[in-house]
Amino acid sequence: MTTEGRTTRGERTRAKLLDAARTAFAGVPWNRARVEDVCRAAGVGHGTYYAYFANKEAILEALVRRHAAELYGLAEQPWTSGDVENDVRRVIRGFVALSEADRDIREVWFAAAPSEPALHDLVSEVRSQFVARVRAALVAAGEAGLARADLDVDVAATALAAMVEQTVTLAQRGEGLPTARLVDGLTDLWVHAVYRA
Amino acid sequence: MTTEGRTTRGERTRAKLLDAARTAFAGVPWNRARVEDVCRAAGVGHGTYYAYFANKEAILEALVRRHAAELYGLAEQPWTSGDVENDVRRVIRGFVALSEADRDIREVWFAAAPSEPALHDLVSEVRSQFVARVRAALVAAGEAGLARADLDVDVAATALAAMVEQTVTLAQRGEGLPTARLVDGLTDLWVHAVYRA
Amino acid sequence: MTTEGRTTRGERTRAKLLDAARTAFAGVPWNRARVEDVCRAAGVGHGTYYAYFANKEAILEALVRRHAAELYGLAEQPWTSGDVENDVRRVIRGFVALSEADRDIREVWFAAAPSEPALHDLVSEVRSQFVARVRAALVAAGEAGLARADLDVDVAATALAAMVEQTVTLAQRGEGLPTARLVDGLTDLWVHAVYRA
Amino acid sequence: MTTEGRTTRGERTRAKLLDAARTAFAGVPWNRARVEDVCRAAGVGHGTYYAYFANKEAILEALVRRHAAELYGLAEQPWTSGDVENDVRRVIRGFVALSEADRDIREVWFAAAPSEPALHDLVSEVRSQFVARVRAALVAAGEAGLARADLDVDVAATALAAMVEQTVTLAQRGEGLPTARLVDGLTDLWVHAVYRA
DNA sequence: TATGAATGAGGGTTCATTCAT
DNA sequence: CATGAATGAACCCTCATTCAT
Repeated sequence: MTTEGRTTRGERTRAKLLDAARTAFAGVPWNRARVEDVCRAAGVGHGTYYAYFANKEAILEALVRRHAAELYGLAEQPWTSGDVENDVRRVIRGFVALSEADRDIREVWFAAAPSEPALHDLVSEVRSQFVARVRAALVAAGEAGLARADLDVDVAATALAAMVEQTVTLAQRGEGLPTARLVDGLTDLWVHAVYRA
Repeated sequence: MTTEGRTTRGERTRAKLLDAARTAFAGVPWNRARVEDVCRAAGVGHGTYYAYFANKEAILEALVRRHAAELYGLAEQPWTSGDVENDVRRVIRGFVALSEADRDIREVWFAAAPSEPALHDLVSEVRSQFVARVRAALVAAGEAGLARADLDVDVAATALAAMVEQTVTLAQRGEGLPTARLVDGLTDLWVHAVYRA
Repeated sequence: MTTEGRTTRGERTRAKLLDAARTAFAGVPWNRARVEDVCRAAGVGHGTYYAYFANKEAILEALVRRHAAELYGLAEQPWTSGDVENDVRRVIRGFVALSEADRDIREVWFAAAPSEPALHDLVSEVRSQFVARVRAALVAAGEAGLARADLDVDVAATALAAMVEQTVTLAQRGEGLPTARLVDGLTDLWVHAVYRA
Repeated sequence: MTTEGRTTRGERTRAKLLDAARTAFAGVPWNRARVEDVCRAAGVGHGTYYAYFANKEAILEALVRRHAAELYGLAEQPWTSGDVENDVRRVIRGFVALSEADRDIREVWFAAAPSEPALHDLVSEVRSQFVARVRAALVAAGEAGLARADLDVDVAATALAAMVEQTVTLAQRGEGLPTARLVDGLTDLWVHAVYRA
């Protein structure tokens, strides 16, 4: 008959596991990530894990779904305020922020995707969503006379999304430029690449 | 006891293994690729493999090094002919062609990189090389008054290389646009992104 | 805080568990039968089980003991009324009826017996009891001049009991003839096998 | 370039494993039988097992198939020589001998059957085969005027086969009479049960 | 009395690598 | 050079049982 906060015991354990997984998986190639490490990090018995997650990949999927939901949220914001440069900057900044916050999860996500269909599909879905939104914005800009008339919107949407994703991914892996410098630079390239002078 | 041909028996076995690895690894997540499958595909005993390659990743590394050497070759071509658009298009087209030819190898390469330091380093080296060459070209173009004066060449080099790499990678994985349409579109974006109107 | 009925709350919970076990175990190989399933079927918490039964096999043992008691009851009835054929038929019919009523329990009983000494011993005891009673009846019949003089009563008692048990067991498993046809046929064989023409 | 007997190295290892399994499984409830024990008994590494058998039950299935083949052989012998008693005795004696030789295997076979469909099916097949042969013999005897006219051949075939199987099984488990005494006794019961006086 | 969260021993299976032939 | 049999470390997962509430 305890009142112990708002969450039940089970919910707290689940949360502990999710937190532990985040750190236990960080920087570790997916095939070397051990369920046991997650449990040790969570201070939880080995079997407890399987009361909450069906298998090794389930916990990663849970983490990834959270992050993917945030990316969806970002993609679904209104993209066009009239000031195209600011629109682009806002989305890129948002993407950098979300990626930064979950950089460790993103890394494992991509590493595990080739062998885990569920994770692979999530990658595709999120990418498609972004590409679709970029494309829509470009079409709208074209109709408003803001984009270059000769633009191939399909290629442009795909390529710009790819540019931002890959640049940010490498940056957060420490293999590119620090993310701080990226937002303005990427915005600048994006704007000049597609909008009228 | 024939000596015919220019290649020794060992050289031919090694070649058979390399060929077999290429197909045996294709489309298979790195952790599920099995040395035995390579040997079976090569029509060679399981133990024979270790007479030619020290371990599982060595054969992939050998395949990757070939491909990386070609990428190096592409990066080291002269980039500036005066006609910037054609220069850019030529490099992009070259990159698409090389990637297409070794698409199966590239896929495993990236999949294995997180867990195999040697492969990871190769990725970094090739990327750095490309970024450096792009950056040099942008600096030259800037000095020649062809590039936008306000350009952040570091970000631009990183981002444009990332754009091309990621777009082509996704295309060859069947998750983006067909590569045929990419060369012109990417060139167009690149040129407008960095060069004066 | 109702006290209605003659049974205490604990007694009712115990009964619920026994009922649930019967159905939860039915048709499931003993090593795949799970305590949790019994509890779920009983609508009772997982931990509650161990307030009533010491371990997984205890509940099966309880079910089996009930059934075994009925079998004992059957064995202990008077076997000899003078009309040997009717005596035999009555016992076989009784055995078929008891087996039919608890067919699911019998199945698990035999499946679990090899790994659970308590259950194994119960099987032996019941079998011995039947064999002993059959033997006694044969001896009596012999003394009355009803049985064949050259009969090996030990083998006969063992074998006839085995015949009935195995035939009925297979029938109820759906792997033999339907039980309906068995009583008369088994009686006929039994009678001709041991009694004078 | 060794000549080492007639069997290859692999065949010998496989044989060692089969032998080891026979003893390692003997008297052990199926769910407690360990692959590792088999390997230790065979003096073979843990992984070697899986080069020869796909999983734990495969090796038992192999042992059982051998035994089942012998039982088939017995069932398929000619059953009718004219001297019915001798025919019956010969088959029962054969069955006792085969069962005796593989008593350990039979025990595990039956114990594992409920949870291993392949083994279960084998049990059914062998039983059906025997029942069918017995039935055919009874029909033939009926036509020759040797069997009782009022016999229910379906029940008789099922029940006599069951009688022999179960009596022998219990005997070899040490829970009945020694097998030595059984052959004559069972033959006697069988003959009187179905044949004319 | 009832609960369900937590436990952890235990076992089957895979596959890169070695080595005797 | 070539072979393929042998190895064993490593890891995921199940489930009977305990215990704090």
